[in-house]
Amino acid sequence: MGAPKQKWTSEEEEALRRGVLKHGAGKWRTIQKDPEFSPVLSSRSNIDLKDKWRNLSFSASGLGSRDKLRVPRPKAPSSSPSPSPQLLLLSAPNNVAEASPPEDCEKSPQDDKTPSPKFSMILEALDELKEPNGSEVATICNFIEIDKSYKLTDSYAKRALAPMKDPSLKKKDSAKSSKAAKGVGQLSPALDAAEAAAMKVADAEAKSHLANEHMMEVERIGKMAEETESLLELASELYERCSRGEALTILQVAHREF
DNA sequence: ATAGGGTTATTT
DNA sequence: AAATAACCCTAT
Repeated sequence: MGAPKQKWTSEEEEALRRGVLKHGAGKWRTIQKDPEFSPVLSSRSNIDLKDKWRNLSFSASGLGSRDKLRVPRPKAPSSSPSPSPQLLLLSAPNNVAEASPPEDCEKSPQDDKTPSPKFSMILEALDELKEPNGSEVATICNFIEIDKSYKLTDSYAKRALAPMKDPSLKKKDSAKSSKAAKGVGQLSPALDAAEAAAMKVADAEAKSHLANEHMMEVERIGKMAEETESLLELASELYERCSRGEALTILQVAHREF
């Protein structure tokens, strides 16, 4: 797996995800300039963002292991004489694994008004992906998967690396993620005396402040979960329909679902 | 400024 | 040695 040079931190990744969801993939400069992610992505260039996103997308969509489309890479054919100087005739690969039935899943060219944020998300995904033949279902699902990972810090936490970089002691985040993922309101069991004491000293002001923040955060996440759920529902229907080769347009689905 | 191809560097 | 991630270069 990858082991890099200036590895991306979790915060940076999250900022990038959020940025893509907000501004859309491709607006790297905009994302980087956005005051919300600017502090986190200060040391990353727009190109870095693009590259990182490419890596993320590829590893995400490449479920399992993608076909090795790697070019033979004739580095140094010094000692290997070409076995056959004759011309190479490649027979038709016929790798049309996914027989594209008719023109399915064509996106609407100009859709201005978006009835709901969920719907706009789908539209954005299709627009960003810009697949001429209509986006593949897997690709759409991949995009939605992104949203899922954004909400469920769960899968995000699974990829927690930081071998010896930062132990990342973010109680706020862990509490958030656990609540978001399962709704299990578990208090951290490992509160030693010092921490307990510190907590006692914590004044009511800070408490109320934090409580307020948490409430808002929980509410926000709940809303997102709701949206994601219906988003996944929509994705399922899209998948089913497209699998049957049924031609459908976004508006069609939009009128039906929203 | 962005997308894509290609290279370097690290991990397994 | 292969896979992966960051980085680099170039055409549009």
